[in-house]
Amino acid sequence: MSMKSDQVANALIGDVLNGQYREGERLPSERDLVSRFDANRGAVREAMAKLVQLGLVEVHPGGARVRERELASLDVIGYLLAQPELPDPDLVDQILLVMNSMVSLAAMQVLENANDSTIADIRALLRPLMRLSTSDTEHGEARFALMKHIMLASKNLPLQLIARTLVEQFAPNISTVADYATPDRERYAIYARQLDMALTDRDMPALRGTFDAFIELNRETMTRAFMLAQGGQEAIAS
Amino acid sequence: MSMKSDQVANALIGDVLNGQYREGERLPSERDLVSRFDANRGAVREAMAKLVQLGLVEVHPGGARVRERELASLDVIGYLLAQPELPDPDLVDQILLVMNSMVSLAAMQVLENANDSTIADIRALLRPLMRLSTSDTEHGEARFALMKHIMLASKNLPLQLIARTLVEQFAPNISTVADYATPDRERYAIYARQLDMALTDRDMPALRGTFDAFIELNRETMTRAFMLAQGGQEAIAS
DNA sequence: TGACCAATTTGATCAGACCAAATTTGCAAG
DNA sequence: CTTGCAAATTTGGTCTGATCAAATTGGTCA
Repeated sequence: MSMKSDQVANALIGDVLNGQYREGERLPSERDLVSRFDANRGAVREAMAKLVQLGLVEVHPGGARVRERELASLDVIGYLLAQPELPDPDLVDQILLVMNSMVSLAAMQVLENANDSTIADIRALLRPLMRLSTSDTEHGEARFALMKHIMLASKNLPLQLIARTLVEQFAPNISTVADYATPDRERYAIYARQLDMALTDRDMPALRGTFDAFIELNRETMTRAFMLAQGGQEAIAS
Repeated sequence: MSMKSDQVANALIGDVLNGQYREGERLPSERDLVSRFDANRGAVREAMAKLVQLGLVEVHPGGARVRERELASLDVIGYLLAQPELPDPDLVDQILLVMNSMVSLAAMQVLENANDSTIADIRALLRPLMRLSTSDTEHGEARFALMKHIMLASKNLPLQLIARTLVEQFAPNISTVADYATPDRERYAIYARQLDMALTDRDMPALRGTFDAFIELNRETMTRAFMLAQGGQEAIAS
């Protein structure tokens, strides 16, 4: 059971994100919200403070108004994903693109000043992806572990914060999707081997090209899984 | 004059970020903070709620503890930048790298499905950068306008949120730095012309390569300005 | 109609209280 | 002296009710 202020906050966030209160429109007064949610004023104020921190509303003496969505914090992505039954496919694709971009940058930062043990670690993580016999879930975990390792090794704090935020807000919604992931093991194995060779040779251009192809394949896998999940969802609904 | 809860929050954020309270350590109780800051408990609670939302601390009945920095929200970057006299150069470079990565992605998304008017808009924004006679500030504004336009045109919400967060949190600290920016007009002009040609020809590979070179030049300009600003700062201090 | 002033609404802050969960303390048993 | 456990204390979560300054609203008067 979550805190009362969180319940109020989540309800208000949902209302704002669903367009119950349009941009520039005034929200009900704190005292009105008290009666609506049957909470005390402190809880309502803490909830409003959360909305403010998320950049969804601005509040000054006289009233609170809805801000334009583009001025929000990255953290609202999670609430946007959580809103409908299944997330907006466009938003999912946008997130996947951004995440790929982040991983690619992280990889370049890691590999530019990598020592032997760093290379060895990454090669070890590539090994499961070279085999064709891994199960779907094992394959997914191996991909995830590789990405995560590269992110952490990048030592780039803003990048890590962005990636973690997106992944964390993606994860709850992705559990439904994960079951539908059908990785193209053949292509993964080819890329993994190419990456392995490029790593031993320290061939930066080849690494860059192959890695970008690799994460693009990741995106394809995720997009396909998402579409399948959506189809399955609709089939259940009907 | 900001709100009391914000004053308390900022003080606590500073303490946590400066390592006054180490990771995993307990913060003073709300009632202690009340006496320390001479504020009402409600204000202290709203401040703590803000720290929680920033991912800096976690709080449950019994006490509040400092979380590891990697679990924070992207929004803490602003506070990290604001902490010392001049921001940490490594952090600045990391941010510039991430922003370049975002802009590059945005550009590709814009150009992949661009119509004639989109192309024309971007070409118009390139024109000031082709001239060698613009002042430093005008040149800076032209670069900024181009980047901003590409970001907005990308229609990628997560990307926009990340970019705006970083830019906004960068801006206050960058005002000092901006005066030291000495753009290499010749190189900018060359790249601008190459981009202009690639745009008219719709030559995607050329666009990608030239644009990446362009934003890398941006990063160089900013990095140099930052180093100069730091030198100037130290000269003043001594 | 339009400008100005008073009444009302609203957010900001404050004081004090109660509850349940977590922590700390203290005592008793081994 | 250590160990376990229960009582006492601390702490966060919630609630009530009140005051103040700024903003909004509504009516009045020119």
